[in-house]
Amino acid sequence: MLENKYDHIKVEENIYEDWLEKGYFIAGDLSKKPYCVVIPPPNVTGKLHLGHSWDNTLQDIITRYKRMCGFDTLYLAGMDHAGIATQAKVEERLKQQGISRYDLGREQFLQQAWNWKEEYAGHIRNQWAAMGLGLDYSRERFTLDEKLSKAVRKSFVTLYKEGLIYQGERIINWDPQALTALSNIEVIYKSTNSKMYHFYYEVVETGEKIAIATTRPETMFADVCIVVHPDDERYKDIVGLHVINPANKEHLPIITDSYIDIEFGTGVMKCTPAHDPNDFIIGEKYGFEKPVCINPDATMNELAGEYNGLDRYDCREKLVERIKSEGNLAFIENIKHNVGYSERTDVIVEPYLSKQWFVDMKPLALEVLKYQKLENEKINFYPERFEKTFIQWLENIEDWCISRQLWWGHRIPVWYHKETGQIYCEMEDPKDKENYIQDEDVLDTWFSSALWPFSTLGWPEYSEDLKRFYPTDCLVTGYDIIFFWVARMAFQARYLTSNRPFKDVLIHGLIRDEQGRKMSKSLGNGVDPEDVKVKYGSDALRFFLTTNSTPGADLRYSDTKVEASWNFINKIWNASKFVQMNIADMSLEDIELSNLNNVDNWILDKLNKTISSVNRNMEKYEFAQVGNELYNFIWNDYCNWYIEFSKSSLNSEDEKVVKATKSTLLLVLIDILKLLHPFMPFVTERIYLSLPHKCESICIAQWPKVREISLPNTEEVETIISIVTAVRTLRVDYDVKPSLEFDITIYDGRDRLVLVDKEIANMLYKLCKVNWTNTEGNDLVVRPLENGKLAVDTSQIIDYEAEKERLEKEKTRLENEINRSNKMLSNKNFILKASKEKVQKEKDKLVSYTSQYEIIVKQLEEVYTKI
RNA sequence: GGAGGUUUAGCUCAGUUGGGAGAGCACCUGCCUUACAAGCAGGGGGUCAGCGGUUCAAGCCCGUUAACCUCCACCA
Repeated sequence: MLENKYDHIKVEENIYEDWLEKGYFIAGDLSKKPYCVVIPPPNVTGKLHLGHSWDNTLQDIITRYKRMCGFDTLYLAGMDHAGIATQAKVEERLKQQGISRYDLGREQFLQQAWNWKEEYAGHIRNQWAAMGLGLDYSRERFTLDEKLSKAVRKSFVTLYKEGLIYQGERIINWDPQALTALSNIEVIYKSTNSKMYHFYYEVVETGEKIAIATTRPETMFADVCIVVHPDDERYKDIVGLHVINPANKEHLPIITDSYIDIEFGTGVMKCTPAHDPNDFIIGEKYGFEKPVCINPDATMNELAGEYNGLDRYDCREKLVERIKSEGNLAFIENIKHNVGYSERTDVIVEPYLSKQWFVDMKPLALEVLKYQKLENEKINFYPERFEKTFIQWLENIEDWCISRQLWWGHRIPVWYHKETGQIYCEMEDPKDKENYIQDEDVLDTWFSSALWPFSTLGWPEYSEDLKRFYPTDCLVTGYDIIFFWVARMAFQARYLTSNRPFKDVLIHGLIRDEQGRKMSKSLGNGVDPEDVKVKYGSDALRFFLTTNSTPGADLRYSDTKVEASWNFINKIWNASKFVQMNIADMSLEDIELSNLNNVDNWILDKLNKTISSVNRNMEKYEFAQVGNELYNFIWNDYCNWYIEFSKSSLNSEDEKVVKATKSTLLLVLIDILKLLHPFMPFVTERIYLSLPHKCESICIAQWPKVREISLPNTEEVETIISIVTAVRTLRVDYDVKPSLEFDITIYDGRDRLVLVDKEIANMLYKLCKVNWTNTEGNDLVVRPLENGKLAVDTSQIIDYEAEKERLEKEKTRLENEINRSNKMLSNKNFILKASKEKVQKEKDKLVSYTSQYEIIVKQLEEVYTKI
C-alpha cells in the first residue's frame, strides 16, 4: 500500500540500487533492435551542475522511452579527463601546499591527477544515481583508458600519415599562466577598456615624423617594418625609406600592402610577425625575420633590452613613459576593444609564434559537408536551425592547433631521433627507444572527445558493440559546444569510420537563474541539483527541466515551477491511492474490458488520443508538448472527471458496472505511470510496484499501445460535462450553497424532454448535487448546452435583474459569433477555397450558436415579463 | 562586419502543415464534497512589439522597423 503522504525522499530511496542490481540498464538482448545514446562525458574537474542534470535527464528520457518501446537500449556511461581544466585544478590544489608541478615532476604529478580523477568520478557517479540515470556501467569509459588511448593514437597516426596532421610554426593563442597553446575556440573575446598609444616615428632619410598607433607597445621590440597602403597619397614619398623604432632605435623599412585600411587611424601600421596573426602573414609574404620578444610566461626577453625579465604590462608602462620623455608620444586614447582571454585560466592570451601540431581541417570539413547533403548520411539537428551554425563553421574552418604544453592528457605519439631528428609516428613505440625522445606535449582534450561515440564502443577494433550500436542514434548536448565537440566528432567519425557518429543531435540551451542570468561560479548564482533533490526530489526536478522549454531554447530555473511539478506528482500519488483503495484485490491480470459504459469508453478514448500524440512528440523530442498533454490528461480528464464519475459507478448495484470501472481505473493508471516513467522514474516505479501485477519493474514494462474501443459514445459524456459545468456556474451566479440540492430538467436540440438514465442521474447528483427530474418546474432558469438546454426549477433562487444582465451579455456574445460565422459562410471564396471539413465545421458551429441564441432570446423574453 | 534568436495575460512560457487566443504561478469569489486544502469549484485579465504585404482567412507565411539576447569574425 502507498503511504498516506507523498514523501519524495522516501519514494526515491533504494530504487536505483535495485535497478542496478537487476541489471536493467545493461544492454545486450540480441533479439531486439539496438538503440544507443552515449553520455557526453562530464569533466572530472568537479561536481555536476544543473546544466548536466538537464542534459542527462533528456538522454535518460529518450533511452527509457526506447527501452520500454522494446529496443535493446544502451545508454553508455563515461567521463572526460579534461586536460587543461583538470590540470589547472590539480595545480591549484598543490599550490595551496606550496608545491608546483615541476617540484613533483611528470610522473608524480600525473599520479596526483589520477587521484583527483578517482575522487571526482565517485562524486559524479553518485550524482548520476541521484538523478536516476539508466546508465550502462558495465561499459563505462574514461578518455584516458588504455583502449581509448589506443583509439587516440590510431587517429593521430592515421591523420599524420595522410598528411592531415602537421607540425608548423604559427601564431597561436598562448596562455601565459597555463603555459600552453590554445585552439582558437578556447579563447573568449571580451570587450575590454584599454588604451591606444600613438607614437611618433622619425623617418631616417627625411627627418619628418609620422604617427603610428598600437595597443601593445611592448611588442615594438619585435617589429620588422611599417606598412602603408600602396594608394595612400600621404605616404607616397616615403615608401622604401626607413623609420626609427622609438622602442629600440632600430631602422625599420617602410613597405606597402593593400591589407592596410587607409581610413583607419593614421593609415600606417607597425608589423610584428611573431606576435600578431595578420602581421605574421605580411611577414611571410615579404620574407621578414620573425623575432620574438616575449617569454612563454609573459615576461620580456633580451630583445627588450633594459626591460629584459619584466612582465609584459610593466614593460609597456615603462616603455611608454620613456618614449614620452623623449617627446615621441603623440597621445593616448582610451578605447574599448575585444581582448582574448583564456577560457580556463581567464588570463589575457598572447598571440605568439610557436611550433605546434595542427590538423589540416579543410579537407576533413569538406567531407562532412558533402555527406551532410545526403538524406541517409546527414546528421539531423533538432531544432534544424543549428545545422546552419554547424555548416557555417565548417565552411570557414581554420586549422586546429592540437598540441598542448601540459602533462595531463594523451601524449603525442611522435618520437624524434636523437641524432638525425627524424620523426617516428606509429602505433607501436619505437623499438630502439633509447635513441628517441618523445614529444613532450599532449593533445587537446577535444581530440579524444571527438572520438567518443566510436572509441567507447571499441574502435579501432571492429567490436561487437561497434557493429551493433554504431552509428549511435542520438546525441544530446548544448548549443555552446557545437563547435568544440559536435563538429569535431562529425569529421573524425566521417574520416575514421566512414560514417556519421550519430543520426540525430538534440540541442538544448543554457540553464539560467530566475533573473535570466547565466549560472556561474563568479556570480555565485548556481543552483546545486542536490539541494533541489532534497527539497523537491529528482522526479520533480526532472519533470521541470524537461517540460519547461522548447528544443534549443534556454531555460530559467524557477523554484515555483519545480514546486508545480512536485504538486503534479503529488496529484498522481493521491490518484493512485484512490485507485488502490477502490480496486481492492483486483490485479492487472484480472482486468476485463467488457461491459464498459460510456464514461469508461470516454476516458479510454482520451487515453488513446494521448498515447498517440505522446508517441508523435516523443519521436520529435518535443518533451514540453508531451509534458503538457500528460498533465492535462491526468489532472483534468482522469482526476477531475473520470475519478469523480467513478465514485458513483463504483457504488453501482450492478457488479458488471463496478468491475468495468475498476478495470478502467487501474488500466488507465498503469498506462499513465508508464507514459510518465521516462520523466519521473522513481515515483512511477514506486507506485507501479505497489499495484497488483506480475511485472517486476516499470523500467522494463511495455510502452502503452493504442487500444481498440467499441463505439465510444464520447458525445454523451461531453454533454454530462457541460451540464455539470453549467450547474456549477449557475450556483456561483445565484450564490447557491454547494450543499443545497435542486432539480434540473434537460431538453434536447428539438426541445424534447430528455428522460432520466438512472446511472447518469447518480453521477450528476454526485458531481453537483442536483436531481434530474422528468417534470417541468416553474420559474425556470434556462442555460443552453451544446445540443439542447438545461432548465432549473428556480423557485428559491431567481434574481431577475441579475439574470437579465447575464442573458444580455450572453446574447451579445452569441450575436457576434453568429455574425462572424455568417460572414465566413456567405463568403464565396471561403466556400470555394477552404477545405470541406473546415466549411462543415463552420456550418455546425453556426447551427449550435443559433440554437443557443434562440434559447437565450426566449429566456430573455420570459425574464422581461417578470421584471 | 556576418549569422541566428527573442518580443503572446501581472510573472515564466506553450501555441504541431494558416481557420473560434492557452498553461503554470500570481489575483478575486465560494467550498475541509470520505484520493488530494500542496486540494476542489467558479471567475477576472491579452489591439499576440510596430508598420506594410500575401490570403476568403495571419500569433503562425513574406517584407520592414524597433528593442533585447547569443554566436562567429575583427582594425593596427
